[in-house]
Amino acid sequence: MPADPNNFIEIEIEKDLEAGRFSRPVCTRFPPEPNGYWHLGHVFALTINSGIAEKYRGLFNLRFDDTNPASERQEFVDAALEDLAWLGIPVTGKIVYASDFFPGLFEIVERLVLSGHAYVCDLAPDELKEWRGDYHTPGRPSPYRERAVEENLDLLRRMRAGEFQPGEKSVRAKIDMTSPNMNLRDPILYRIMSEEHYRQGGKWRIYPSYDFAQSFNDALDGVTHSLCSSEFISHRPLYEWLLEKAEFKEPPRQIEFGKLAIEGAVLGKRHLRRLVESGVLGGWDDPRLFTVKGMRRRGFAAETIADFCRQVGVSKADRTIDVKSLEQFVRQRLNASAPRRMAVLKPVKLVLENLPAGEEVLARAENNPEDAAAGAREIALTRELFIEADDFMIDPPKKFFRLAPGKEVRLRGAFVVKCTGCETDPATGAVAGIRATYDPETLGRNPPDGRKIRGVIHWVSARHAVDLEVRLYDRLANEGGDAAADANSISILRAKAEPSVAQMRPGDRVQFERLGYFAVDPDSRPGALVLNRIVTLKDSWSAMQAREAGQSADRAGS
RNA sequence: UGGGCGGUCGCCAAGUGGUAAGGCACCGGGCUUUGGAUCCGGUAUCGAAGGUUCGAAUCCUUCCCGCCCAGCCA
Repeated sequence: MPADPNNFIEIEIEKDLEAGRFSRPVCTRFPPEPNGYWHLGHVFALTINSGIAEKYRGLFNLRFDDTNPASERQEFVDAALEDLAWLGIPVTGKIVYASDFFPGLFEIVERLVLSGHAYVCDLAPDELKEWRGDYHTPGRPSPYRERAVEENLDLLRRMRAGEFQPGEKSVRAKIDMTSPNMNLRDPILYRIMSEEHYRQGGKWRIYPSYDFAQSFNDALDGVTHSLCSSEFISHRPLYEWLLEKAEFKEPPRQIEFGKLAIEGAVLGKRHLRRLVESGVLGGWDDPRLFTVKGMRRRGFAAETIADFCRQVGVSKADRTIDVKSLEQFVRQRLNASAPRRMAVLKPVKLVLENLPAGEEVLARAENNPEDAAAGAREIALTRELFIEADDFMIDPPKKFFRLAPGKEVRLRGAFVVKCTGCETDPATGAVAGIRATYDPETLGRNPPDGRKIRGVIHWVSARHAVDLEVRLYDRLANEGGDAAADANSISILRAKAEPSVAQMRPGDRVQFERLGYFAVDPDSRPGALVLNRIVTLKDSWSAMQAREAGQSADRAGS
């Protein structure tokens, strides 16, 4: 199993394997704290860890890092488990909770006290801060640093028994108060907390710190490679110190990778919380969010999200990926699988003057030109149709290939039609209706006389059309690191679609040609379809319109 | 500011002394009953300055920029 040369983590693991550093199989883990909903960043860490385990035929664990009762809730565990199942990322090892290991962790801290590597400190939080010094000032040893082992042990047990109040005492590692690495200036190992733990209830009065729990839980779980993001680099010396002092054999190794961000995506928990709690967003599953639930609701496929993360890969540098890359990745997958359907977002009526009112012509349309196996469907063409308002212009610019008075265009899957006129609303000047005639020689083939028809537009039969609500989402603004949700970042349109769309079920995806990829919202009910736009097509209306605008400007200029 | 980690095209990213892959984006063109898809072509001297070398993105020096660390958060 050769290491991927682009994956520095694999290269490091390969070295460990060759050196025979571990006598147990490779084991990784993902340790989320259940204090919020998962987002793309979590999926990224998840795929890195599970990917490594898979590659080396090892084990991948999920460990809820629930060592702070003040911020954790069962609700978040449940949501995480739900997301995990949906993502389909297999936990080949075990699912554990750090808090279930509190007894074992307590034994370890006792051992550390016994061996003189940890002590009970009576400094209050603000005093501790002062004694720790800062970047320019070395810290000073706590006055309690040289307490006798017996006294430390007694105090530790009384802390556990609940004899002291939060902040009154803490357990600290005895390392180096002058270290330039602040994490080594006698860091807190255990602290007193009075909150009820969502899982342990009031059983514990003292709780291990992140560093303590992380290192020893990894070791206890048999983890070999503890992969985490780069902000923990400066914690690595502490991670190693703890495992060494507690005399763990073949201690796990921490390797850090750069964080992944998406340009334009609000991922930070505090921002998300504010947006959700302020009511600007519908909730944690708002389709504008890059939370797992939001992406799911929007219509992203689970495999697509995980595959994207895997493709992005790891690096030591923090990255901010252009959303366009994600979108293009999503399009690529959708293009191969999403059936094509016709719909109009802003309907305007088109009457075929030479098609009698009671008559219907069956047109045949492929379900997916990329995939012949997807088959075809028949759609009834009637005298009265709806077409996209933007597909018609009374006075079109030169390169407008859609419908205009006297011009011809193809109705997708059906005939070539020629516009014979239109009616406008006298009050607003808006186009109220369009008239046209169809060319009966052009069903399923080009005009026999050889004339070229360049434009193809969508249509739906007025008689058979199904109504749907279409939601278009814009990205949330994230200016200056301060997330502001724009009320305009969502637009809701009453649209019409061809009848086959009525058969779609929640979660189903579809491509409305030229409009984008859409998914049926989970809340959608038959007969009242709600569709979310997943992504636009690469070169859709906005680009088209920009081009036309540019051409009009050119005309005006010359 | 002390320490740590990073800096190759707008965004990702190959490359580890031999004369700058690829993807996304963008621009131009071909094909097309989606102006989609697809196909062809175009776009960087490697944070900066010095130095070592026949030769450097790759080695050395100094400098600049970004991120992380002074929670009894994770």
